[in-house]
Amino acid sequence: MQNPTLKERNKISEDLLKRHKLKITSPRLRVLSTISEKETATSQPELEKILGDTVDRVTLYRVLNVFEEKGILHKILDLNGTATYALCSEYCPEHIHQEEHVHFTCSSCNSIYCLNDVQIPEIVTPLGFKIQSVAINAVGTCNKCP
Amino acid sequence: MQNPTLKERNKISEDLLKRHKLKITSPRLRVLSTISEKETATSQPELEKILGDTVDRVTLYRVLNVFEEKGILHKILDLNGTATYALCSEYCPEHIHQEEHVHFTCSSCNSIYCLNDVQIPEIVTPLGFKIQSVAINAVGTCNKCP
DNA sequence: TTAAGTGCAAAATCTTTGCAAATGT
DNA sequence: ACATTTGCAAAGATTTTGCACTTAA
Repeated sequence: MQNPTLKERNKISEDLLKRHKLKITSPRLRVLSTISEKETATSQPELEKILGDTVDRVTLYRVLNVFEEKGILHKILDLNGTATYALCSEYCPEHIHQEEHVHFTCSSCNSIYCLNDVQIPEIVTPLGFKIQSVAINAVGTCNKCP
Repeated sequence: MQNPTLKERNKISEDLLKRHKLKITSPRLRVLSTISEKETATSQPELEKILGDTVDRVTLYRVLNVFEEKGILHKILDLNGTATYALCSEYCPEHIHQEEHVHFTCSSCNSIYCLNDVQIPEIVTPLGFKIQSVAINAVGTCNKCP
């Protein structure tokens, strides 16, 4: 199931909304469609620009918040602290439920990739520090940039 | 040189400013003093609250920016994307010039620690992804929280 | 039908900019 | 003395809130 068509993506999005008991509305479908179109994470300003007049800015805030709460999207802060969103992995065709994964930020094109296949290494902390989760962001140049 | 007194901290701060060819001013000393008092990183809102009327909010923005540019402070974004600042390691008594280090965020007290002694593991990225730096933030409970 | 979701207006924050006055060297 | 730095005012940007209207189920 590579490169699903718009119709296929919409079907998947509708299922996703149903599964989380959210109503199927135009703003939500547009947001999901936009985000799932790209391989890399999508920043909120980017979404605003793409969606333009079709989705109100306030609605976008609210849609992104519900999606994050429900675990449909996860938020990544880019190097400037800008909120950037990517689909959670349960949405992936492979159904890998690996919420923790390494992010890769390309300093050339600013894209953020979720590297689901990269192993998260063990971090050894000082005595008394108990780790619940580890966020790793590798910065460099991606495979599309020279 | 543990727990330096206020006077000692001010001396260190003045040297630090001189070394970076910055004028020694009251706002700059206050900011450095406040940040160096704590073991953990200090958020900008926290600084605003502590400095109160003694330093203008706009001045604080500018002071933090120069300090970051000059490599006196480094900025860490906390889990909410709030800018949080810690002294760069050259400032440490040991003179370890290790700019990359693991951060630890306590989800209980929200403190951010710079773990200079924790080894940064190797991250193996997919073909074509070239890593320049790796940011690691471990989230959990610190040694002061239950 | 009706609870949930949206859009608009407006408030509350956060961040930047311009400029005159103050200050460190 | 003079370039830097500060503080204030004001603009710009971002995020949140309240409420009436719309829409999916």
